[in-house]
Amino acid sequence: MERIGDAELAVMEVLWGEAPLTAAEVAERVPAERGWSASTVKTMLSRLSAKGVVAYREEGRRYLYSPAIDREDYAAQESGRLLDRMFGGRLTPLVAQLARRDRLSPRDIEEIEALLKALKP
Amino acid sequence: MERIGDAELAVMEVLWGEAPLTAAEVAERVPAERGWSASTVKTMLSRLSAKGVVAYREEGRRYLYSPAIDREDYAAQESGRLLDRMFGGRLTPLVAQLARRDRLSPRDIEEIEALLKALKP
DNA sequence: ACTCGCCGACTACAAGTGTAGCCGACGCAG
DNA sequence: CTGCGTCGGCTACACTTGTAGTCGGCGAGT
Repeated sequence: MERIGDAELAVMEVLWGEAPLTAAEVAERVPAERGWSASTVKTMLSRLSAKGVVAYREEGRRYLYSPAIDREDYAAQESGRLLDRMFGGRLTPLVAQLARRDRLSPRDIEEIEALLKALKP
Repeated sequence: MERIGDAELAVMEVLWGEAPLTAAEVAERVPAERGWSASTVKTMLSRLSAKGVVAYREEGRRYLYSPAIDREDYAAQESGRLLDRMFGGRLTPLVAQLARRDRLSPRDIEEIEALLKALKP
């Protein structure tokens, strides 16, 4: 249910890739393009804990952070939000949309067809 | 390229449905659940103009507002953003995601299959 | 010509987000 | 035992978003 900002998401991605990590380790792993200071990473981690999407365990005087939500769950939540916001909750118009915008390669089409076939009764 | 918030989007939806409209008309048409004051709608319209996603024409001493971007373009932009943020820019994992979460009805499956078939060379 | 109401402009303010500095405390190297 | 570096916590500040109030001016009715 919690909202995660773009910058915060970068931290989540690190933790989803590897956990538990100390704040310093997270900082090392955050994409360099961000050009973040160590402070920034620490703030992100605090806020994410406050939101309950990151958990930590104390190890000596450091914290070891881990994600408290699954990436899958978050992705599903965000997908649902977009669908509701823009497509009346239906997936078909979204696919149609992307098709019209050339975001669908022939390979995508094959894959999705296979996927759908597997889903049929 | 511009970011539109949730509340702002409600105004855009009104204008996408009917335009041009005066601020007062927009206010009338915004979903009542929002419980907005007239002021709020006026603020939204100013901000949306500042962002360049809404245009206006002066009519006497009132403004007639119209959307300056297509709903389609915006939907495509937001879809792309989600895909990039969560699914490596690929649609297949998104569909797989939604399938696993029961957001796909048999009817959706049929529709999308038909859609994809039409796209094939 | 005067007044009244409506209009956009401007102002306000709290919450959230991006970014970062400073500080007191704790532990390790001499 | 002492100093120094490291760690989380706290503070800061600008910008965005949601929500709304006030105000000066223009136009319509009398």
